[in-house]
Amino acid sequence: MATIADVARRAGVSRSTVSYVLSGKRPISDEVKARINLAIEELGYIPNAGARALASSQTHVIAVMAEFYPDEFAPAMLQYILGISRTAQEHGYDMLLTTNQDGPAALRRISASQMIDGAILLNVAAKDRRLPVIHTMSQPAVLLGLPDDPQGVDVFDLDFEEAGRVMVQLMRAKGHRELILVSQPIHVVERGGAYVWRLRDAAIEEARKSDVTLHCIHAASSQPDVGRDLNAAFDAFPHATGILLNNEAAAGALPSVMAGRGIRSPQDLAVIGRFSDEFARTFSLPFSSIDSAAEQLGDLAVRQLVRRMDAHAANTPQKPGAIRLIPPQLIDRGSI
Amino acid sequence: MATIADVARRAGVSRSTVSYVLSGKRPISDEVKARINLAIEELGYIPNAGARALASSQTHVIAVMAEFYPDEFAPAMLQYILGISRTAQEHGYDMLLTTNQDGPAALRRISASQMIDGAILLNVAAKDRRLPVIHTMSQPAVLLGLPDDPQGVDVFDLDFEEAGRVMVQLMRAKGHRELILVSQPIHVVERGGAYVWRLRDAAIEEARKSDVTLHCIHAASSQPDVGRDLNAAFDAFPHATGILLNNEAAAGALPSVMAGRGIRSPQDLAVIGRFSDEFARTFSLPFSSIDSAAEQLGDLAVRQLVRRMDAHAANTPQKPGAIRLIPPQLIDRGSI
DNA sequence: CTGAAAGCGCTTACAG
DNA sequence: CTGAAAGCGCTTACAG
Repeated sequence: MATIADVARRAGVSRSTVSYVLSGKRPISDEVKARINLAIEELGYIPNAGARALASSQTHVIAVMAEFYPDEFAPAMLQYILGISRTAQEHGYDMLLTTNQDGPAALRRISASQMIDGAILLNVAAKDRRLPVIHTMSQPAVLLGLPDDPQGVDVFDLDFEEAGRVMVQLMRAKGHRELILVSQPIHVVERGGAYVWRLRDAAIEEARKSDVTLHCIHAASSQPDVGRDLNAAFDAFPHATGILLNNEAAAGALPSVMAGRGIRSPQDLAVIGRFSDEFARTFSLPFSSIDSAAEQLGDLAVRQLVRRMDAHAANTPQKPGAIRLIPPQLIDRGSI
Repeated sequence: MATIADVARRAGVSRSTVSYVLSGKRPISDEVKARINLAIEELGYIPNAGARALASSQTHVIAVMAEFYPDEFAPAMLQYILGISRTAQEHGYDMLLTTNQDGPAALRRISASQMIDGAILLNVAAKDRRLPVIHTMSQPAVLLGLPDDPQGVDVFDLDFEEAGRVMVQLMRAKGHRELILVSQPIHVVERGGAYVWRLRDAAIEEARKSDVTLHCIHAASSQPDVGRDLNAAFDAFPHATGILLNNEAAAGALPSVMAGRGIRSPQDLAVIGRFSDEFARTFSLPFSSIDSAAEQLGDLAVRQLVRRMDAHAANTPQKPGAIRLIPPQLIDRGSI
């Protein structure tokens, strides 16, 4: 492997001059610059990342801390990761992806070992155990998912409360007065999956205000249980004319459950879900939905993190963290 | 941040002794070891990754080179990544995930900058442009997906040819004599997605041998096109009594297409797919399938890569690369 | 069983 | 506009 010394020797300059050409932190004459670039080209020189990190305290790597639970919908997580990855790349950052069970320990280790310039925490829970670690870190971090107390850290999330209200309002506007809301499994709630109750509680409140009966259930996150749960709900609430889905697996299972019961949408049942367009297209889901906006949220998180990392590197005072909840976007597939 | 010098000072030893306690490469007396471990504990010392990489030429990071195409099924890719991530973690490796459009350039840069100890290439194409890069790398690499010429590199993949044969045989055993095979979009083939034609050509050959009529089509990878393609196929081949699916989106769309045409499985149509159990469970797919075995393949790839990296670090001569095709596993859901 | 010191390949004040 | 040199925090031969 060629080193910066090899490049310097070949170009007939000092190592520092090569370094300054690479970083652009100092004006270098065009002639010297051309010689150096030629040498770099000829040697196929690429700087050693470890040496660079050691000398500059910058790695150009961001950590993405994911936690995959068997009862949550993994492909949804992937959408965030893809959004993050794309934007990170545009900004010249590589991505260290961690799916460690022990998130707090992994974050502490990766941060303390200075492998990264910043971190994005996915699927943040109400009382996320990774949150205290952030305050011990020398690098900035950004949250995807709203905790009970963000403690001054930047947060990006879908406005699940508004989503819950909108879902009820849309149904109400079409004359539906009795609805079923299918949420994630109760385990997700117990684990602190705040998005579940943020949507649910807002929907309940909206239903109360607009004189709509709303039956709330928690369904499983995979077959065959979720199908059984849906059937049980239809049996228990035979007068419901609309269903709200905040559970991807339930959305995936609904078409076959409906086929089994001989009910159709929107004729016999109005349906609205909360999932990504990608998801709907891949699985032929003919249901209107509030978009998860995962890629967009991932993109926003990276942009904010980059701002933080730049400020951190420049030793600029940091602005206080902000909470950004993006408004729900309806994709109408005619199922209401 | 505490450094190794801080630990050494606090424990009253030299930096090298601390280093040797950490690496275990030298016997250290229990008493000194205890003092050092106490100091490490008290200071919360975690070694600087960049310094370590620079001094030891080892990073304990592996690169996972993914390429996400809009016409391929992203969640399937995720299964590989999760398998890799878990096993990597068990072996003490972190994972740098790249979804760069320009795979060869990304691999070259990451390898040359010495950010990684090894790489896993996902979704390897027949004439994969990343393959030539591997031979210029100083780190070992492993392929997930069989190219035309593996050039001595380790390969792990599902035995798609055997999968094609098994699918036809299972149908034939139940008396089906006219079948439809739904493959990925033709773009995937043109891009070198060898798994498509490996399964297809073997199925064609098997059909020929066992006197079965096999109609091969390429369907789109998302709605609404894939639904249209399936309907067109049923219209074109009204006497077919069985369908083989090597296309996740088609599998996802089939239930609603069947419902639309009023046909049921297995009564009116025998169905077998090639997808993961995870996929079937999440989307309520009632079809028997050949498992993709993505997590298992990811796990195997990491284990092999770890062996290679160990040998590389120890300067041991490397054994020649091997091709490992894992046999198809049937998951019977009673749809044949 | 332990230590002093060189060296990994960069960046960046310091100096001119 | 350019260079000589210190220093980032480790590992590992060399020496005892």
